[in-house]
Amino acid sequence: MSEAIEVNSSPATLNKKELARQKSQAQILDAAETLFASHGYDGASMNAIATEAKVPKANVLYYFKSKDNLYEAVLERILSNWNLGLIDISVDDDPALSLYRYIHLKVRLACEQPQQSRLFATEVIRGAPYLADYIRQNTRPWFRKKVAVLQAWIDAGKITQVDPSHLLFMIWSSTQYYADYQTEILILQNKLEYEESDIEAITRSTAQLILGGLGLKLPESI
Amino acid sequence: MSEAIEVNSSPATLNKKELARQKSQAQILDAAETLFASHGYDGASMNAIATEAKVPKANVLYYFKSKDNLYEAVLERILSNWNLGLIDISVDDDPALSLYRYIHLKVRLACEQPQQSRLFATEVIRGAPYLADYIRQNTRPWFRKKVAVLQAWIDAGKITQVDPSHLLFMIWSSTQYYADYQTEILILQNKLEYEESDIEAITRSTAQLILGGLGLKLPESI
DNA sequence: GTCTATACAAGGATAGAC
DNA sequence: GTCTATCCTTGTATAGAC
Repeated sequence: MSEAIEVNSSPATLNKKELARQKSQAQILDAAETLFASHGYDGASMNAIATEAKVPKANVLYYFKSKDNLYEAVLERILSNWNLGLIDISVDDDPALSLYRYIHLKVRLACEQPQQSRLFATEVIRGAPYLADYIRQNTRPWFRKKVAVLQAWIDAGKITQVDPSHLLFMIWSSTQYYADYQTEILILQNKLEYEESDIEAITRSTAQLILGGLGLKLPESI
Repeated sequence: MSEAIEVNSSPATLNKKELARQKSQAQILDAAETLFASHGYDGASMNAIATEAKVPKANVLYYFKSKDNLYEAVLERILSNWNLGLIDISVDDDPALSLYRYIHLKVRLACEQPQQSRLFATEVIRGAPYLADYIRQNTRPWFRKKVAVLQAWIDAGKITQVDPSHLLFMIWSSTQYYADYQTEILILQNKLEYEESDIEAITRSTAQLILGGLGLKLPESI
């Protein structure tokens, strides 16, 4: 119980320490996310993470027992963030509007939090040593529910007949691509970074192609 | 000059040695490609590469002067292979057929040589330290030519009005996804590996959505 | 609870024997 | 030209001072 600790220090002091602790941990997690994403698990040294987080090297291992542990903590934080962005569609929803919103959300995530997508990508490319179980137990049931909804839309004649799995893969791929391959895209377009207007343009083009392929039109209310 | 060497050994002996040398080099390149793709640049040790290639550790550094050098050699081999698969479209071609063929080719590459796509992905995710120049000098001019062709198709009313850059990005993303995220896709579909029939199914679904989005139909001649 | 100093292993690279 | 043995650096992790 945390009350037991308060005996030896004033609530104010505890608060300060507690705040400092949380701040340090957040800084470490941020730094780790950045470096794991850009240099991979082995390429990101605990030393570099500590420097980036502006904390002494040993503190990183004090807060997170090992490098493995830190890596898992970073992944968990990303997943909890991503779960907020899971599409929530049901049979009665309007396909065009639902899919447009989902694509918009995914594009925004990819452009604004590219690191998270990249870290997820490197983990999966490695064979998902840490995430395979999670995908099996959490993502797969969710995936199957959404496939069922898409199939119901097809059966009801709301969208063109197409493999629902591949439709979902296409939405994921075409949005995450802007995070994972950002470097290449920016070079090809001779740009330094994405702008707010890019997010809209990407969403529009992507949605136009996918919705068009499903026999739908872009929602006018956007 | 290589003739100078032949003086001290019979042509047959030289041939044997030359063959052994080339075989060793190829084995090392294969092993390096596999390990760089699955473990990243830092995660793949020269030791592991040597073991995988079944040659003594020091030989790897004898043939390729350094780890950097080996990594570059692997990248170059991949690029020369990929350049064979660059889309070759021109204004007079039939959009539906040309794009279908290109999608088919990219899906086949992704499913049959996933390692190459994954290694390319990790390189770009890292910020393309080795490939940035190549992309700027080779891929960008090629990219611009193809964008011009797509724009000409739009101007001629052959395909729906859509941003040509994003169209190309969507083709790349939706096909390479099956290589880069193979682990996740197989788990979600509860499969062990891709089959020949998957390549056809993926091509069909992907082409159907993209061509549909462009106001085209799947070519019947396929 | 925080940080310095250090142990111990692994990796890249090289020198020199064969 | 090929391989063994070794050097040096870097990385993770821990022990112990403050």
